[in-house]
Amino acid sequence: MFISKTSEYALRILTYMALNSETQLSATILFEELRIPKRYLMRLLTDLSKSGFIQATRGRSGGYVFARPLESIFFSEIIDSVEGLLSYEGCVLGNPVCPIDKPCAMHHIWDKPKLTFLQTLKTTTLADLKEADNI
Amino acid sequence: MFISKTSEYALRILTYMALNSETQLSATILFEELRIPKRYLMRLLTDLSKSGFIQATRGRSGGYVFARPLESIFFSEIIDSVEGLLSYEGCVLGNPVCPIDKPCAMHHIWDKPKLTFLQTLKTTTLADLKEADNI
DNA sequence: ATAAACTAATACTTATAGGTATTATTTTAT
DNA sequence: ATAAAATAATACCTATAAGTATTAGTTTAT
Repeated sequence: MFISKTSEYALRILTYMALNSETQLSATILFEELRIPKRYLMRLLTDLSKSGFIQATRGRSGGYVFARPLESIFFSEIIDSVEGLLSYEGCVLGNPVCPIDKPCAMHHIWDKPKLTFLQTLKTTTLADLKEADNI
Repeated sequence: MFISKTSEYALRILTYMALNSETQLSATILFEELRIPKRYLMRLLTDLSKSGFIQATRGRSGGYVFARPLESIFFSEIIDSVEGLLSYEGCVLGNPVCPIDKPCAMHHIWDKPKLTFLQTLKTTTLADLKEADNI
């Protein structure tokens, strides 16, 4: 399942906003562009505000803009705030610890994909999207 | 979240069985060794039997052994039978399609970790565990 | 024969993630 | 002033995953 649906939504919201970061975007516009149930989307927007990623302006001509520079927002931080990153860091077989002298059966096999995954999340920011877009 | 808890359990069961494939193992023994709720474990064992991974012997001295050679059981197949692999294959942002000429915002970034993950699952079998154990 | 030690099947309960509804609050155009 | 158009907060509902209970069926040692 990789990431939760809520994480997927959060990424969809923030990547869309990142690619349109010049303009303030209202929940209604985001709803029309992304395929996320409106009320759930609004709740996520509030969550993302509270987490400090975006900033809300209330009132008639309100909407959302980023509260921080895109270069400072790593994907790892987004997923961490939505569903936590711990379950990704831990042992695949769910062992509380996976000691180096007696690792779990799948340790060696899982190591590489896990590292690639976490490294990507931890080294990529929303600002990198615009770069990637030009490849 | 990477994989579901049920997938995690299935892997725990089959990896343990793979490392002890000489002996027939009863549900009770597996319950004592692995940290899985007994009744749930038994249901999973029945599922894994139906899926053809293992073979059950009923009755007093019953238990489970592999129904197929370890070399033929890829991790991808296990996870596929438990929770399906489709959600892993698809677009991270949940786009129904991610066309090559206009891929989703995260396409380039996600590509590598996704491939590493799927490749590992699709090229590693339960037989590889014993090898890995000797590293 | 029969009791012990197993697996099989199915129905039910609980916890969690995802989604909805309602009401309150803020801002701005008029 | 006030109505319109936004966000905020909180409570509620629903679907799914995880876990439990019950009952049935099978085999073997005695």
